[in-house]
Amino acid sequence: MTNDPIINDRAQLLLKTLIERYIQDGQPVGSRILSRESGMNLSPATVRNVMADLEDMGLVKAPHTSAGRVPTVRGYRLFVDNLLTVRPLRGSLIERFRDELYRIDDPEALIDRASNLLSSMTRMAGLVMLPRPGAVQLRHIEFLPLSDNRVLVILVVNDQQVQNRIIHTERSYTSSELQQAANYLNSEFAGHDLEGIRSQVLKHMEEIRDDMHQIMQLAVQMADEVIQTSQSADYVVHGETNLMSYAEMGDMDRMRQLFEALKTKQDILHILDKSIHAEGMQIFIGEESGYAAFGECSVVTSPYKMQDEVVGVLGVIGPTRMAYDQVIPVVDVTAKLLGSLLTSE
Amino acid sequence: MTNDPIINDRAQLLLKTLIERYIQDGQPVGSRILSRESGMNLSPATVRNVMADLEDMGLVKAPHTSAGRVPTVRGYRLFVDNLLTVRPLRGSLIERFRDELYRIDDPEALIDRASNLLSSMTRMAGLVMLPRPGAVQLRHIEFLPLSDNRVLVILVVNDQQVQNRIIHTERSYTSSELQQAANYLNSEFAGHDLEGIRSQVLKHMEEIRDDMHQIMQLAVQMADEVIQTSQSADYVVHGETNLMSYAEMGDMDRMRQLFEALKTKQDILHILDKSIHAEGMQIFIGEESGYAAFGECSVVTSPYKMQDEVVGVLGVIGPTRMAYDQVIPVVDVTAKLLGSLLTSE
DNA sequence: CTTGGCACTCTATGCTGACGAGTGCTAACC
DNA sequence: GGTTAGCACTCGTCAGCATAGAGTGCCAAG
Repeated sequence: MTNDPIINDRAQLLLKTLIERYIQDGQPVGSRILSRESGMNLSPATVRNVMADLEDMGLVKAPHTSAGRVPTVRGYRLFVDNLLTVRPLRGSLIERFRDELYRIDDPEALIDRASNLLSSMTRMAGLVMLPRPGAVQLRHIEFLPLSDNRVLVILVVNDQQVQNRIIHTERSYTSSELQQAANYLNSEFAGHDLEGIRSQVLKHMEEIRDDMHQIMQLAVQMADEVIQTSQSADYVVHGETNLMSYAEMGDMDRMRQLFEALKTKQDILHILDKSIHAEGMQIFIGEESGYAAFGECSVVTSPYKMQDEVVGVLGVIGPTRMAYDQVIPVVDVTAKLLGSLLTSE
Repeated sequence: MTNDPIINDRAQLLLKTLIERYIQDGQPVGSRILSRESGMNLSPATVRNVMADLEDMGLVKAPHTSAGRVPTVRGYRLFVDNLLTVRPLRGSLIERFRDELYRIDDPEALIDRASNLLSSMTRMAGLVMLPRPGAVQLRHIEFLPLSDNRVLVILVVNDQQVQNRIIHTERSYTSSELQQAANYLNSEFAGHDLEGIRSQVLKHMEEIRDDMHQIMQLAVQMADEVIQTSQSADYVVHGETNLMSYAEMGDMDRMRQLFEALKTKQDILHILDKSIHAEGMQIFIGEESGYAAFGECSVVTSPYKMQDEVVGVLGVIGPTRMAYDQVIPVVDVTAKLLGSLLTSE
């Protein structure tokens, strides 16, 4: 990281007005406009001098000789880090947020709604990473015999989440055998941590007779798979199509890359992952994220908590030229709200 | 439906060459090219006369006075209905299809793969409608008490599908009460048709004491919801982003509409639904589908069978100007292959 | 019925000059 | 020294115009 260039207050204010103006209407901003808009009673000529300095520092650039200036990625960076004044959301708006998310008791639906909310409030794409369950507690397990040596395992964890999976076995089991195994696991381990169960079952195995043995192995196998799938992260997107309306995405090819990335999820997850461990809000501007597909795009994220523990990340993705001052509080409030609603359940 | 206009062989051949040529390179086709390409030794002037006739019949149109002709929707219609010569897929290609889908035993994964296959072979968007389960047979039901008067219902239908839902109750039930209800349902109704169970439970209700009664109501409520969700259709898409590369989609707005439709699923399902009852392959050209979002788009679909019974539809969606002669066999083979693989399980 | 010929239309391309926006530089001013 | 007005310069946009090329419609001859 290069340290922030040292620029005086006047230059800062001018950069700020320039970026605000550019965010507003997407046109390069010239010295005349800036001298009028900055509220500082400077002549355009003076502004031009300052601009030349800013350009030297790589904070703005001119698309061509006689156009106004446009912020660079570094410019945006300085802007969001030091210059941005975020107005808190109007109370009435917060009410609307609350109304939107209130009284949804299915966590999945809640997350879906939150993503939708982010998207519709910002008119960009909203995304919410699924909460990663901290400790997975076994609540109930059930085995059902299927044809062809297959067993359907149903597993209820953490009070409401139901997982199910088909497992191939070496021999076929009767209903009662499976029932027995399930009973054993339920009575012995209900309420316990799934990872703990695994090791315990392995320990118990030696004491149990052989064909039981095999069912236990199944259980362990099952537990493994469940732990794995609950740890592989995923997210929910809404409003990707909103992004199509932005002029800077005019390029179909770029658009396509972006959509591909959204669908593959790989890159996005990586970005989200970066910010799950960060304390508060994170902003990735343009290629800062490290992925070419996000050229001209910024991602604003915030982790959200469940019982004081960070369990996921949410945010929006939109053009670099987004209204950060409005997007930031929206993301912030949504994260807090989602957290408190998830906790209160 | 207007009947097909009567056109002689020569006009047909010319229309055919015109459309084939237009499909190839997307440029309006002029009389000179046509006279050379048709292999009929006709002078451009003669071709022009024929073209004028075709234009009168609404089969082709000229984008402007001095451009070549371009097929209209009606032109395409006539083309695919009467003129198209479909070359069967090369055997080696069919092998590749088989390899791609072979040895996947999870039906969901199979469908996913089929959709992917359609998309990659045609370089357009592939979609596969999920098979609609014929009769939903109850296999196993389970109730688990949660906090706050809620009950988690787990329901296994048709051997492998697990449904689960949370239900709010008026009072709280103990584990054993719920266990009793589940036992009753399992012993009495396992293997039965879900819709049948509903009416039977209602009949039995009068004979059973009151608080049991309420649990039965739960069960009925549950059954209702399950029946509903298993009948609401859904589909899997792959390769939507491929569509972005087609020039005729240059318009972001149109693109956006299309993506919106793909995400909302409503319209697409309606189109797919139309063809589930049709005997063989269906082709919807442009706005024929009845939805504006599909302007400039065609949909090629084929139903697929499971044990000689149609259970779903698959197909591709792409620009009107697609290579029907290649797309059709791909869709056809995929449908047949998917059907046989689903059946053999 | 077919064909060559011809006038016509329309698009695409490239060039021009006028215009406006904005810049950099310089010299004067406070 | 910082600030400013003035000026020459650069560049993009746009309208206007001419040109070339593609393709048509129509007519008259074969």
